[in-house]
Amino acid sequence: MTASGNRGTTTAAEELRAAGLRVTAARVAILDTVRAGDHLGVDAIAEGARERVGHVSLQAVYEALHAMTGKGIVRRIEPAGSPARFEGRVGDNHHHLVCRSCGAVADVDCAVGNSPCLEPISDAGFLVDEADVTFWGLCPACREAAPPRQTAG
Amino acid sequence: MTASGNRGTTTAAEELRAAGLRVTAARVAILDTVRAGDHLGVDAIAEGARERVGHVSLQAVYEALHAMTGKGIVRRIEPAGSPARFEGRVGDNHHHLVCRSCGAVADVDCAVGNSPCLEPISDAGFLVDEADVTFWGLCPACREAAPPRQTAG
DNA sequence: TTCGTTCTCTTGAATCATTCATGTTTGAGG
DNA sequence: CCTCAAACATGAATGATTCAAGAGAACGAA
Repeated sequence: MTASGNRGTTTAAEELRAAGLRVTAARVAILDTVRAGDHLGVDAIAEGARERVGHVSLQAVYEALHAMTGKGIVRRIEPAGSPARFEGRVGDNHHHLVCRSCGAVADVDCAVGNSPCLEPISDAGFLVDEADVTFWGLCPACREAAPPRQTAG
Repeated sequence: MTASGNRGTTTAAEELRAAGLRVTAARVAILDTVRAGDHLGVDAIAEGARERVGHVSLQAVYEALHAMTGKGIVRRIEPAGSPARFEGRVGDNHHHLVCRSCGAVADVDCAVGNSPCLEPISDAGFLVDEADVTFWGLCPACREAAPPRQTAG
């Protein structure tokens, strides 16, 4: 295990270099933070990066995340009504569960085989390249805090 | 045919009253605009409402749309990276096609039967009540303007 | 019809995420 | 070591949305 939070196949530095991005302390820290975190927002990523390498400006974080998203080494999700979040899981076609109450995000594997959701019945002439599925509901914790009416009566 | 743009079953005034909202000129105009339009944004709705009844403040539009969304008589969609849009089609479980280039939005009926997408494989303990599916791609117009590489080579 | 309560509307200011602008620093090849 | 584009920092700007407080209007009750 390396010192840079390598969790899986490649180190952050290798990923960056392979993507044609320069390997800077800030970007390594940002990518490590995204990978170690769980659907973090920009502020949380900035904080995590700072814990690793001292000072990193918020703009550098935005810039880096934009570049990494463009290269496909991080994925950006943006549930309606909340700021953008980023995750390190890319390549697989997974979707998300979002809690209406606390905003928590959890991954869900794509249900129907490979890409069921990737093909709308009628595409209205659109050239579709991605399906973005978000399931809305209450997370376990919020379910308990505000039980809907499951067995009441 | 009434004078209020009734398109289907009920008039805007009736819908508002049935939902427990007061019937004001502004709200009737806003609801009519949303129903007549095609996934309009807040500004466009405000303009449309003004064309019908003179002056309507932007805040009144936000307030009204919020109330109507809460009552389920309009639906709010918010494709990642763009401001909120509203539509009058509610009750059916339809999804959306969004153009990456121009932002155009088109409806798609839910493919798999009633609510295929409504049940994630693993719900991670979440109490899911809605599935929000967005298909990303290029609309016919943008496809032509910037042909990807369909038969190139 | 008149009255009163409460919802709705207006004006104006504030918030928050994100982007733009500009100058400085630095990674990486030559 | 040198050069230059990529990346970074600081600071300001933008744009959608929300908050605040008082004026106005809808609707049920009297």
